[in-house]
Amino acid sequence: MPELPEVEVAARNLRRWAIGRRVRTVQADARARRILRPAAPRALAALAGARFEDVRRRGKNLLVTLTKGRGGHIGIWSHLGMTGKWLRRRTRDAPPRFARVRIDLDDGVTLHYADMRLFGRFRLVPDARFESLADIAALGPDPLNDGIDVDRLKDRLARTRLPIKVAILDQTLLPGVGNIQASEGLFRAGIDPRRAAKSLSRAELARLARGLLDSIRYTLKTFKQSGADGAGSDIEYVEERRIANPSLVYGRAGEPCPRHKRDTIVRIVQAQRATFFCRKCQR
DNA sequence: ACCCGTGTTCGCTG
DNA sequence: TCAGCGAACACGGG
Repeated sequence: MPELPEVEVAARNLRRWAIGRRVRTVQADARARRILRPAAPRALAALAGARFEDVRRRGKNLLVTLTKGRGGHIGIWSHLGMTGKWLRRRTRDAPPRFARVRIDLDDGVTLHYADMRLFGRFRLVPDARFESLADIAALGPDPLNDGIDVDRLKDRLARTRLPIKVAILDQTLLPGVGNIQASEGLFRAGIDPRRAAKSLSRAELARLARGLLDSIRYTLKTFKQSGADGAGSDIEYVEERRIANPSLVYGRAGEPCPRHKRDTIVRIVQAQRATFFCRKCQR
């Protein structure tokens, strides 16, 4: 379930599990070829012997730096796509379902990158020079790490006729905001998702920035309290634990609006994606 | 059997 | 020239 909060959890997990550890071996299954770059699974051997030094998150991207040899570095650019997960298992245990890449560490732990639909990415980055990647360089400031600059938002949206819900999914504008957080942020801000992006006032955009950040932080807090961040379990990343839906409106078509309960949440489709909102309190 | 899906990219169009 | 649109990717889950 990867938007900014889920990827942030993955980053924290990887730090706790791997920083300081050395890579023994790396393996990928045949279908992983689709998400790998270089595409040949054996190219992953370049990671053998490297030591995890740093894990950063920019939007939905995980940027992992490992040290190798004397002063050398190698990077992993990981994107979870729709169904990607980083999981931890004992090396001797069976791999999880849909495991695509496994990294055996020097402490008996194996990190598995699992991805059912293979929309994710797993790319080796020579010298860990992530800034040299066009897609990474193009990302805007990260909302959680850097905050949201309302004036920049206003400038960037000044000529955009797209509906605001569609516009804020642009990762060069608000990296990490996805389909869930977009609906949630607009609900918290009381803004109709169908409005043209350019029609929003500065005050409305300030409310939207606040709504998005509140929703992101609330979602993170919910993961933590439910144990879905894996912090409470020693080995198993909590995969199957049922956690309460932390969304106010996403996936809640037909349910009463959580604000006034006198109208129901509706589902519409914008740019081929579901949007949830309340007609009464979002203008 | 049918519809839906938390993401991104690509080719086409006006 | 480029913003915007729709298909495509792959594989379940309900």
